[in-house]
Amino acid sequence: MAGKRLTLADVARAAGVSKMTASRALRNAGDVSRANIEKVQQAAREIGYIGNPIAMSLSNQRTNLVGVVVPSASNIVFAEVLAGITEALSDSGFQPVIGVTDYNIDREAETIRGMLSWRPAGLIVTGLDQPEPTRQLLEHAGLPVVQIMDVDGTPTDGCVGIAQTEAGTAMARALIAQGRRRIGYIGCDLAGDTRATKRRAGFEAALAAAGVSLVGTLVSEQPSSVVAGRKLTVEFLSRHDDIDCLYYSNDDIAVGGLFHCMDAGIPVPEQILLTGFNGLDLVQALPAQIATTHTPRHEIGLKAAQLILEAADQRSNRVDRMIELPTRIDITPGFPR
Amino acid sequence: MAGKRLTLADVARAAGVSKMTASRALRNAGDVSRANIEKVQQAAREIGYIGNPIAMSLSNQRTNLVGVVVPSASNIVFAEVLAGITEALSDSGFQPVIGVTDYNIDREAETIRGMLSWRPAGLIVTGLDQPEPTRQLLEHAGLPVVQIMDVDGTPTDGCVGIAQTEAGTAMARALIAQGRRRIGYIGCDLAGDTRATKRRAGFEAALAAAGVSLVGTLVSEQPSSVVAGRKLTVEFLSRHDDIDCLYYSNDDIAVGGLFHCMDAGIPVPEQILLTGFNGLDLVQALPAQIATTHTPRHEIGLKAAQLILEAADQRSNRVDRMIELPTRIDITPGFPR
DNA sequence: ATGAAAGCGCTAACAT
DNA sequence: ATGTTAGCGCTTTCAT
Repeated sequence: MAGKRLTLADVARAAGVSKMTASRALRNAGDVSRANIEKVQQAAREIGYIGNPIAMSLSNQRTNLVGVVVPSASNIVFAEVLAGITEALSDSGFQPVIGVTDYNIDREAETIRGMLSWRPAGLIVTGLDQPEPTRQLLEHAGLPVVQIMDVDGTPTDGCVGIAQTEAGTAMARALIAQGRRRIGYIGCDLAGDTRATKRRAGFEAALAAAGVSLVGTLVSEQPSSVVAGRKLTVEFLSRHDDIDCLYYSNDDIAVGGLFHCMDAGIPVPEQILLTGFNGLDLVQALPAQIATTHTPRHEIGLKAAQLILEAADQRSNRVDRMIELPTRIDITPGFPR
Repeated sequence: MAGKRLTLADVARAAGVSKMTASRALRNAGDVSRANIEKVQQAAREIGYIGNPIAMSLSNQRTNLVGVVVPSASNIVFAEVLAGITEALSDSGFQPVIGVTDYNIDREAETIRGMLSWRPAGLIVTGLDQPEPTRQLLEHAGLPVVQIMDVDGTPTDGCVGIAQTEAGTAMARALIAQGRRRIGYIGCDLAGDTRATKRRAGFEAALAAAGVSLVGTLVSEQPSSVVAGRKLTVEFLSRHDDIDCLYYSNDDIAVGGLFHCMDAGIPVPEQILLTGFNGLDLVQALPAQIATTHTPRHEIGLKAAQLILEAADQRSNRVDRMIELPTRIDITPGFPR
């Protein structure tokens, strides 16, 4: 039953025309008489013909694939970016192909190379800070490339993201404006995650400008999670108990911190103000206030994919646009009570 | 600079052999003299040759793509399944291609059809309850298919999942064993999510067997989230306040419920025992106890991909295995205190 | 408006 | 062990 698949020749035969006419009729390309268009499309439907994109691609030198390279598949942030990409691509006839690097630059290069060999219509790559060889790869790919999440740097082609350093700076100022002075930093800054590093740098710089320096810093190489955040907070507080604010590298670990504080009876935010990053849905529902910076993750994916689609549409091999999306600081989140 | 890509002919020329010898040398296929293998691989490396998988696929009638169809990209559960798949595939030379259906059966059929046209090495599809036409599609695909998440039913080919109905049953028994009798159900059972429906059915059946019936039921069509869970819980409790247990369709909404209870001063689990499903990392860190059923999401993805790889390895177009992974009920989770 | 021929880059099958 | 010949299924010339 898994017999050989139908080809264009079958459609042509069924419709009583040549392969070429059938091909054109199915794609609405070139000049074909209305009568033949009908006949061919009818025949194709009847015999259940599905085109072979592989043959098409080989002939065309182009595919309907969009490569997407992210550092982590299970991180909710990238899952949401992916959802945005999927949404933008959903009715376009393009298909995303996902590659995951696990924050490993060698794997990243390998993944990108593998994707390029498929000649995708475009590539969406996380981050702006690839090592030079990888950067070269992207530069000479000869197809639209959009780097996402970050705008602090120079993209090889297009770029959709947020100002990471500035996000850190802005939050530092906001915390100081709230009167916090004894501030600690807790981060899961994986080596490959330059965004977190930039935020932290911006944060510390702004503190310094206000004459404040971090009371303490605790950085872990493990992937971020609520559980990790809880453990790190316990550890941090065992070293520094005279704290009025904690800046975390993201919401996950900040939420873990909050859970510890609730168990330990530490009033949040009165005694310690906890600060995450991303503005996850979860944070809106928490039984205590934690501060965060909302980031447009879904929209980043959406926009990035749209840029690729536009370029593909114009048969351009460049995107050449830099899009900075706004973030929003929220120091009084919490469920409407 | 984006000049025409190098082809096998270029490698052959550089190495001073025929295209065929070059092809064989690069794939370690057929008999090639050691000397020529060296020469060809050396030449390929030097000129920077990358094979063209599209041409390869057209010739081979097979690709190194593995199609993956999931209902949601942003749901952490599927993100973790994806991570498992990615891990299994990572060094195999196979690439996942993701399709998202948004719990829409028409989109699911369309997505599967689109993937099949690429002749992937295999297909991983969420769920066991596709409508008949889609089922036919899978049946006649002529390639290994693994349906995931669920084992309550008849897969078209292979299958890796958990016993959903039984999971509901088991939790009902456990709750009754805890002495709970006034039990309510809150679910985000999207129409397409037959797994949640099965759990609920199993749950209610086991209650009935114990002579207990649900005090109330609140079902929403919106996607599940912590925020949604919180709202639904508020609504449920406004109708039924004489409750000692709530069974939610998953952890996300259960956590939302917990947050409401904490704010409302309802002692959890003393007054109301909250019950989720999945055993998310988040649940381990909560400042109060909620019950849950741990599910091996990562492992489901891992196993499913491994089955595809095995089949591809043996050039089989069937998997023909049903793997049921165990779940584990946890009524006393909570961070080590 | 339609069709015939050539070729996209590779590999299976058949020589040698 | 190596090379030659035919495709894989489609589209892009180029005729008609």
